[in-house]
Amino acid sequence: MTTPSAPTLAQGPAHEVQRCPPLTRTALDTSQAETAAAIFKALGDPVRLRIFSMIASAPDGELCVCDVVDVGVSQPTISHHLRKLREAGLLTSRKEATWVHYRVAPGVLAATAALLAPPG
Amino acid sequence: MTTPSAPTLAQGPAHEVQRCPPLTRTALDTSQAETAAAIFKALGDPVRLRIFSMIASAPDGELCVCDVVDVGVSQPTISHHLRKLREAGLLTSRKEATWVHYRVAPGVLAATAALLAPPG
DNA sequence: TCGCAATATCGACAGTCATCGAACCAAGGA
DNA sequence: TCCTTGGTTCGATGACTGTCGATATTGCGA
Repeated sequence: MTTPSAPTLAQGPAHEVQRCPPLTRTALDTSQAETAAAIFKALGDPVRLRIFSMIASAPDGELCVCDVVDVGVSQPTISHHLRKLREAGLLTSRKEATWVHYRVAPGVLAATAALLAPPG
Repeated sequence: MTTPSAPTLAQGPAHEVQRCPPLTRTALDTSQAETAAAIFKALGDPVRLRIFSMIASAPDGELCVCDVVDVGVSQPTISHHLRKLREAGLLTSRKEATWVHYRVAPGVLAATAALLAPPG
Protein backbone atom coordinates (compact mmCIF):
# COMPACT_ATOMS: atom_id res chain seq x y z
CA MET A 1 0.00 0.00 0.00
CA THR A 2 1.57 3.25 -1.03
CA THR A 3 -1.27 5.38 0.26
CA PRO A 4 -1.59 4.57 3.92
CA SER A 5 -2.99 7.86 5.16
CA ALA A 6 -5.91 10.08 4.19
CA PRO A 7 -6.30 12.12 1.28
CA THR A 8 -5.16 9.65 -1.29
CA LEU A 9 -2.73 11.26 -3.69
CA ALA A 10 -1.06 10.00 -6.80
CA GLN A 11 2.68 9.62 -6.66
CA GLY A 12 5.40 8.93 -9.15
CA PRO A 13 6.12 10.53 -12.53
CA ALA A 14 2.47 11.15 -13.29
CA HIS A 15 2.42 14.30 -11.23
CA GLU A 16 5.35 15.78 -13.08
CA VAL A 17 3.95 15.12 -16.52
CA GLN A 18 1.68 18.11 -16.00
CA ARG A 19 4.71 20.33 -16.38
CA CYS A 20 5.81 18.88 -19.71
CA PRO A 21 5.17 20.91 -22.86
CA PRO A 22 3.28 19.14 -25.65
CA LEU A 23 5.43 16.92 -27.82
CA THR A 24 4.43 18.87 -30.87
CA ARG A 25 5.54 22.19 -29.41
CA THR A 26 9.05 21.79 -28.06
CA ALA A 27 11.49 18.94 -27.89
CA LEU A 28 11.52 17.42 -24.44
CA ASP A 29 14.67 17.73 -22.41
CA THR A 30 16.19 14.70 -20.77
CA SER A 31 14.33 14.88 -17.48
CA GLN A 32 10.98 15.68 -19.08
CA ALA A 33 11.43 12.72 -21.41
CA GLU A 34 12.26 10.58 -18.43
CA THR A 35 9.08 11.33 -16.51
CA ALA A 36 6.81 11.18 -19.54
CA ALA A 37 8.35 7.94 -20.80
CA ALA A 38 7.76 6.34 -17.39
CA ILE A 39 4.03 6.79 -17.86
CA PHE A 40 3.99 5.47 -21.41
CA LYS A 41 6.10 2.56 -20.30
CA ALA A 42 3.60 1.69 -17.59
CA LEU A 43 0.85 1.61 -20.22
CA GLY A 44 3.07 -0.21 -22.69
CA ASP A 45 2.24 -3.75 -21.62
CA PRO A 46 -0.93 -5.35 -23.05
CA VAL A 47 -1.95 -7.08 -19.84
CA ARG A 48 -1.25 -3.99 -17.76
CA LEU A 49 -3.12 -1.74 -20.16
CA ARG A 50 -6.07 -4.09 -20.07
CA ILE A 51 -6.14 -4.07 -16.27
CA PHE A 52 -5.85 -0.31 -16.30
CA SER A 53 -8.76 0.04 -18.71
CA MET A 54 -10.89 -2.22 -16.53
CA ILE A 55 -10.33 0.15 -13.63
CA ALA A 56 -10.68 3.30 -15.72
CA SER A 57 -14.00 2.12 -17.09
CA ALA A 58 -15.42 0.82 -13.82
CA PRO A 59 -18.91 2.18 -13.20
CA ASP A 60 -18.05 3.93 -9.95
CA GLY A 61 -14.48 4.71 -10.98
CA GLU A 62 -13.20 2.08 -8.63
CA LEU A 63 -12.49 -1.60 -8.92
CA CYS A 64 -11.74 -4.31 -6.40
CA VAL A 65 -8.71 -6.45 -7.15
CA CYS A 66 -10.98 -9.44 -6.79
CA ASP A 67 -12.87 -8.21 -9.86
CA VAL A 68 -9.75 -8.10 -11.98
CA VAL A 69 -10.16 -11.45 -13.59
CA ASP A 70 -9.84 -13.17 -16.98
CA VAL A 71 -6.73 -11.32 -18.03
CA GLY A 72 -4.78 -14.48 -18.65
CA VAL A 73 -2.16 -14.21 -15.94
CA SER A 74 -1.87 -15.45 -12.39
CA GLN A 75 -2.99 -13.47 -9.38
CA PRO A 76 0.55 -12.57 -8.23
CA THR A 77 1.21 -11.20 -11.69
CA ILE A 78 -1.90 -9.06 -11.51
CA SER A 79 -0.69 -7.72 -8.20
CA HIS A 80 2.68 -7.00 -9.79
CA HIS A 81 1.08 -4.99 -12.58
CA LEU A 82 -1.10 -3.05 -10.17
CA ARG A 83 2.00 -2.11 -8.24
CA LYS A 84 3.72 -0.89 -11.40
CA LEU A 85 0.75 1.25 -12.31
CA ARG A 86 0.61 2.64 -8.79
CA GLU A 87 4.32 3.41 -8.76
CA ALA A 88 3.93 5.23 -12.05
CA GLY A 89 1.34 7.42 -10.38
CA LEU A 90 -1.49 6.19 -12.57
CA LEU A 91 -3.49 4.46 -9.85
CA THR A 92 -4.29 4.93 -6.21
CA SER A 93 -5.39 2.21 -3.83
CA ARG A 94 -7.69 1.99 -0.87
CA LYS A 95 -8.05 -0.87 1.52
CA GLU A 96 -11.44 -1.87 2.86
CA ALA A 97 -11.56 -4.86 5.17
CA THR A 98 -9.82 -7.61 3.24
CA TRP A 99 -10.37 -6.06 -0.14
CA VAL A 100 -8.29 -3.51 -1.99
CA HIS A 101 -9.87 -1.05 -4.41
CA TYR A 102 -7.99 0.74 -7.14
CA ARG A 103 -8.94 3.90 -9.01
CA VAL A 104 -7.33 6.09 -11.65
CA ALA A 105 -5.33 8.95 -10.19
CA PRO A 106 -7.13 12.22 -10.95
CA GLY A 107 -5.81 14.40 -13.76
CA VAL A 108 -3.25 11.98 -15.04
CA LEU A 109 -5.07 10.87 -18.14
CA ALA A 110 -5.97 14.40 -19.21
CA ALA A 111 -2.42 15.61 -18.69
CA THR A 112 -0.97 12.75 -20.67
CA ALA A 113 -3.47 13.26 -23.46
CA ALA A 114 -2.59 16.95 -23.57
CA LEU A 115 1.03 15.95 -23.92
CA LEU A 116 0.21 14.13 -27.14
CA ALA A 117 -2.37 16.40 -28.66
CA PRO A 118 -2.77 19.78 -26.97
CA PRO A 119 -6.39 20.96 -27.01
CA GLY A 120 -7.13 23.96 -29.17
CA MET B 1 13.10 2.06 -45.45
CA THR B 2 9.61 0.75 -44.94
CA THR B 3 8.03 3.25 -47.29
CA PRO B 4 9.65 2.70 -50.65
CA SER B 5 6.81 3.83 -52.86
CA ALA B 6 4.62 6.90 -53.02
CA PRO B 7 2.09 7.99 -51.00
CA THR B 8 3.86 7.49 -47.75
CA LEU B 9 1.56 5.80 -45.29
CA ALA B 10 1.96 4.89 -41.68
CA GLN B 11 2.02 1.22 -40.86
CA GLY B 12 1.89 -0.83 -37.69
CA PRO B 13 -0.48 -0.71 -34.73
CA ALA B 14 -0.97 3.03 -34.94
CA HIS B 15 -3.58 2.68 -37.64
CA GLU B 16 -5.63 0.29 -35.57
CA VAL B 17 -5.65 2.44 -32.48
CA GLN B 18 -8.27 4.59 -34.14
CA ARG B 19 -10.72 1.76 -33.62
CA CYS B 20 -10.13 1.44 -29.89
CA PRO B 21 -12.74 2.85 -27.53
CA PRO B 22 -11.50 5.28 -24.87
CA LEU B 23 -9.96 3.62 -21.83
CA THR B 24 -12.46 5.33 -19.60
CA ARG B 25 -15.44 4.01 -21.50
CA THR B 26 -15.03 0.26 -21.92
CA ALA B 27 -12.42 -2.23 -20.89
CA LEU B 28 -10.17 -3.07 -23.84
CA ASP B 29 -10.27 -6.60 -25.15
CA THR B 30 -7.08 -8.52 -25.70
CA SER B 31 -6.40 -7.45 -29.25
CA GLN B 32 -7.28 -3.82 -28.64
CA ALA B 33 -4.95 -3.79 -25.66
CA GLU B 34 -2.28 -5.32 -27.82
CA THR B 35 -2.36 -2.65 -30.50
CA ALA B 36 -2.70 0.25 -28.08
CA ALA B 37 0.06 -1.04 -25.82
CA ALA B 38 2.40 -1.29 -28.80
CA ILE B 39 2.15 2.47 -29.27
CA PHE B 40 2.67 3.29 -25.62
CA LYS B 41 5.58 0.89 -25.55
CA ALA B 42 7.21 2.69 -28.44
CA LEU B 43 6.94 5.95 -26.53
CA GLY B 44 8.03 4.32 -23.30
CA ASP B 45 11.75 4.80 -23.68
CA PRO B 46 13.23 8.18 -22.64
CA VAL B 47 15.68 8.39 -25.52
CA ARG B 48 13.09 7.31 -28.05
CA LEU B 49 10.50 9.73 -26.71
CA ARG B 50 13.03 12.52 -26.88
CA ILE B 51 13.84 11.72 -30.50
CA PHE B 52 10.15 11.53 -31.27
CA SER B 53 9.51 14.94 -29.69
CA MET B 54 12.33 16.45 -31.71
CA ILE B 55 10.61 15.29 -34.88
CA ALA B 56 7.12 16.19 -33.68
CA SER B 57 8.22 19.71 -32.84
CA ALA B 58 10.29 20.30 -35.94
CA PRO B 59 9.37 23.61 -37.62
CA ASP B 60 8.28 22.05 -40.90
CA GLY B 61 7.05 18.84 -39.32
CA GLU B 62 10.01 17.00 -40.68
CA LEU B 63 13.47 16.28 -39.41
CA CYS B 64 16.59 14.91 -41.02
CA VAL B 65 18.29 12.10 -39.15
CA CYS B 66 21.44 14.14 -39.32
CA ASP B 67 19.74 16.71 -37.10
CA VAL B 68 18.95 14.16 -34.43
CA VAL B 69 21.90 14.87 -32.24
CA ASP B 70 22.82 15.30 -28.58
CA VAL B 71 20.58 12.54 -27.34
CA GLY B 72 23.39 10.70 -25.63
CA VAL B 73 23.48 7.55 -27.72
CA SER B 74 25.44 6.39 -30.75
CA GLN B 75 24.30 6.68 -34.34
CA PRO B 76 23.34 3.01 -34.70
CA THR B 77 21.20 3.32 -31.60
CA ILE B 78 19.43 6.36 -32.97
CA SER B 79 18.74 4.43 -36.15
CA HIS B 80 17.42 1.55 -34.08
CA HIS B 81 15.01 3.82 -32.22
CA LEU B 82 13.77 5.42 -35.41
CA ARG B 83 13.03 2.00 -36.78
CA LYS B 84 11.04 1.07 -33.69
CA LEU B 85 8.98 4.24 -33.96
CA ARG B 86 8.41 3.59 -37.65
CA GLU B 87 7.39 -0.01 -37.02
CA ALA B 88 4.93 1.17 -34.39
CA GLY B 89 3.37 3.37 -37.07
CA LEU B 90 4.30 6.59 -35.33
CA LEU B 91 6.72 7.88 -37.96
CA THR B 92 7.07 7.85 -41.68
CA SER B 93 10.31 8.31 -43.58
CA ARG B 94 11.33 9.90 -46.81
CA LYS B 95 14.66 9.58 -48.51
CA GLU B 96 16.25 12.53 -50.27
CA ALA B 97 19.69 11.98 -51.74
CA THR B 98 21.74 10.55 -48.91
CA TRP B 99 19.55 11.99 -46.21
CA VAL B 100 16.48 10.52 -44.62
CA HIS B 101 13.71 12.70 -43.25
CA TYR B 102 11.24 11.55 -40.66
CA ARG B 103 7.84 12.97 -39.81
CA VAL B 104 5.02 12.07 -37.46
CA ALA B 105 2.39 9.87 -39.06
CA PRO B 106 -0.81 11.86 -39.47
CA GLY B 107 -3.64 11.28 -37.03
CA VAL B 108 -1.74 9.03 -34.69
CA LEU B 109 -1.21 11.50 -31.91
CA ALA B 110 -4.81 12.68 -31.88
CA ALA B 111 -6.13 9.14 -31.91
CA THR B 112 -3.88 8.12 -29.06
CA ALA B 113 -4.78 11.20 -27.06
CA ALA B 114 -8.47 10.45 -27.60
CA LEU B 115 -7.85 6.99 -26.26
CA LEU B 116 -6.69 8.48 -22.97
CA ALA B 117 -9.05 11.41 -22.62
CA PRO B 118 -11.96 11.47 -25.05
CA PRO B 119 -12.83 15.04 -26.08
CA GLY B 120 -16.13 16.38 -24.85
C1' DT C 1 36.37 4.60 -60.65
C1' DC C 2 37.54 5.89 -56.17
C1' DG C 3 36.54 7.86 -51.87
C1' DC C 4 33.55 9.94 -48.64
C1' DA C 5 29.41 10.92 -46.05
C1' DA C 6 24.82 9.55 -44.26
C1' DT C 7 22.10 5.59 -42.62
C1' DA C 8 20.98 1.06 -41.87
C1' DT C 9 22.00 -3.62 -40.42
C1' DC C 10 24.49 -7.25 -37.76
C1' DG C 11 26.16 -9.74 -33.73
C1' DA C 12 27.13 -9.56 -29.07
C1' DC C 13 26.36 -8.40 -24.41
C1' DA C 14 24.41 -6.60 -20.17
C1' DG C 15 20.48 -5.16 -17.96
C1' DT C 16 15.52 -5.20 -17.42
C1' DC C 17 10.96 -7.37 -17.21
C1' DA C 18 6.85 -10.42 -17.25
C1' DT C 19 5.69 -14.50 -15.34
C1' DC C 20 5.17 -18.25 -12.16
C1' DG C 21 4.77 -21.02 -7.69
C1' DA C 22 5.66 -20.71 -2.93
C1' DA C 23 5.62 -18.31 1.06
C1' DC C 24 3.95 -14.59 3.76
C1' DC C 25 0.66 -11.19 5.95
C1' DA C 26 -3.86 -9.30 7.42
C1' DA C 27 -8.58 -9.66 8.57
C1' DG C 28 -12.75 -12.17 9.67
C1' DG C 29 -15.40 -15.98 11.33
C1' DA C 30 -16.07 -20.34 13.85
C1' DT D 1 -7.01 -20.23 18.85
C1' DC D 2 -7.34 -22.17 14.32
C1' DC D 3 -8.88 -22.04 9.51
C1' DT D 4 -10.09 -19.49 5.29
C1' DT D 5 -9.95 -15.86 2.05
C1' DG D 6 -7.88 -11.76 -0.34
C1' DG D 7 -3.59 -9.70 -1.52
C1' DT D 8 1.24 -8.82 -1.48
C1' DT D 9 6.09 -10.17 -1.52
C1' DC D 10 9.98 -13.28 -2.72
C1' DG D 11 13.15 -15.86 -5.66
C1' DA D 12 13.92 -17.93 -9.91
C1' DT D 13 13.79 -18.07 -14.79
C1' DG D 14 13.27 -17.29 -19.65
C1' DA D 15 12.49 -13.68 -22.83
C1' DC D 16 13.09 -9.23 -24.40
C1' DT D 17 15.59 -4.74 -25.19
C1' DG D 18 18.87 -0.84 -25.30
C1' DT D 19 23.41 -0.25 -26.33
C1' DC D 20 27.71 -0.59 -28.71
C1' DG D 21 31.44 -1.35 -32.43
C1' DA D 22 31.97 -3.25 -36.81
C1' DT D 23 30.24 -3.78 -41.21
C1' DA D 24 27.22 -3.13 -45.18
C1' DT D 25 24.64 -0.05 -48.28
C1' DT D 26 23.47 3.86 -50.92
C1' DG D 27 24.30 8.00 -53.34
C1' DC D 28 27.14 11.94 -54.47
C1' DG D 29 31.48 14.26 -56.17
C1' DA D 30 36.01 14.38 -57.71
